[in-house]
Amino acid sequence: MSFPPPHRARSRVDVSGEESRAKAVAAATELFALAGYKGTSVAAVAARTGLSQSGLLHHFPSKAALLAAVLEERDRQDGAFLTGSTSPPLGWAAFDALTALVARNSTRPRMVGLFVRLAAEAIEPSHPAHAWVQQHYAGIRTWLGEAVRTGVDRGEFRQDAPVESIVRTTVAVIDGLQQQWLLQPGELSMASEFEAHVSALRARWSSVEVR
Amino acid sequence: MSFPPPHRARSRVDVSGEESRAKAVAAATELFALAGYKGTSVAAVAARTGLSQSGLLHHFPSKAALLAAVLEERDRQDGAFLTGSTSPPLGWAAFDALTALVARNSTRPRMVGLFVRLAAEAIEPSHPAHAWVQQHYAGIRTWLGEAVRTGVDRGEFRQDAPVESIVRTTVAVIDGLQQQWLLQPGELSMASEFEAHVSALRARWSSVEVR
DNA sequence: GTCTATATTTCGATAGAC
DNA sequence: GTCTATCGAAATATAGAC
Repeated sequence: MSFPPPHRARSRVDVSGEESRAKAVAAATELFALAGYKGTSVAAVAARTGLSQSGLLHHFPSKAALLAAVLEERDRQDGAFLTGSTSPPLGWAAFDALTALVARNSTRPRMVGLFVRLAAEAIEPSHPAHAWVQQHYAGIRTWLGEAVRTGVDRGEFRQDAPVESIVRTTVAVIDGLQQQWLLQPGELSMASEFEAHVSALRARWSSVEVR
Repeated sequence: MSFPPPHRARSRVDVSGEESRAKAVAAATELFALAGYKGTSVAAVAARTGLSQSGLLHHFPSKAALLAAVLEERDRQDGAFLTGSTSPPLGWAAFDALTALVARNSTRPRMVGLFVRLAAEAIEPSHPAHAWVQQHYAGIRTWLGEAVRTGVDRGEFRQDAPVESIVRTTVAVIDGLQQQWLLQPGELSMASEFEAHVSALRARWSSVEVR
């Protein structure tokens, strides 16, 4: 009465491996968000994952590879939020989409912390997340820039609206609010403050008189 | 024909000590600005100072003490720029003062880098610069908040101007522009972008119709 | 005041057993 | 796939000579 060694045996091992890997990425995300990349040790990630240091490094050849996996997962979760919609928001509607993004970030302090820490660390070109951070900013600038330009063409914005400045300051507001929000959790609403910024932009650059 | 051992001998030693200390603070400022506090080793600061590691630690009992000296010097250089004027800028004039501050920062990438790195690192309460960063933000919020409230009282701003939001978003713009400026040096003018923000604020909240 | 030498951790990564 | 053991490098800090 022997049970046949099921395919599940092989399968279960694989699943466990996948689970360990996913757990490790989640643990690394949390710790990188709290202490940054340099401030987090592989051993700490391993401990939180429930593996030994070597056990963790079996899934990722190096600490930098672990970071790459974290960023990949971050992109996977966020990738389609702005650029992924089939009908891309255009004109002023782009700012409504951004408000929704900010509201969503307000429920994800870990992801916000991860970005703020890495963005500051990765200013240095030699940082393993440098290219990723630059691509992130380039992507947002392109998306929002095109949206505003379309708004100008459609007559939603004044014809003399300075597209690049609107884009730069809007991105700056989002980043700066995240810093303040992380430093004083609960003492400000990122979404409300961002809407105040959009309100000022509309007053200045909308083609219709709003105030 | 012996030269009397002059008081200068004692004095010269002291001066040299003071100079080494000052050099070390300058070196630490540069390196902290480039790689942050955690990413900079005491040995690297010592090498740039022209001292051995132990020679440096003779002046500062610990790495944290070195950071404290860096922050103290930073405050000494910047302390009087905003709050130090005898007649504090009030109302919209406060934003002109901020524009001047941003323009000044545009010539001091090291100081900007230092702040951006430390602000992100020191979100964590256990970071040795945590209290300093919180005080920095509290100070700016108080100063700008009072200026805007005075502007409201004087009738320069609309009576329904949301003071706290104006303060928060203005601080956010400054911080966010610094991040972008450090990441892409030369590709944006912090002063121009900040003025665009102030322009939008005036359009929205000035008591006189400006646009 | 500055140095050499060293103590003590901690880190990232590798080797090899199971 | 995971572990123990370990290596080599780098970090902070201290001791003691000059």
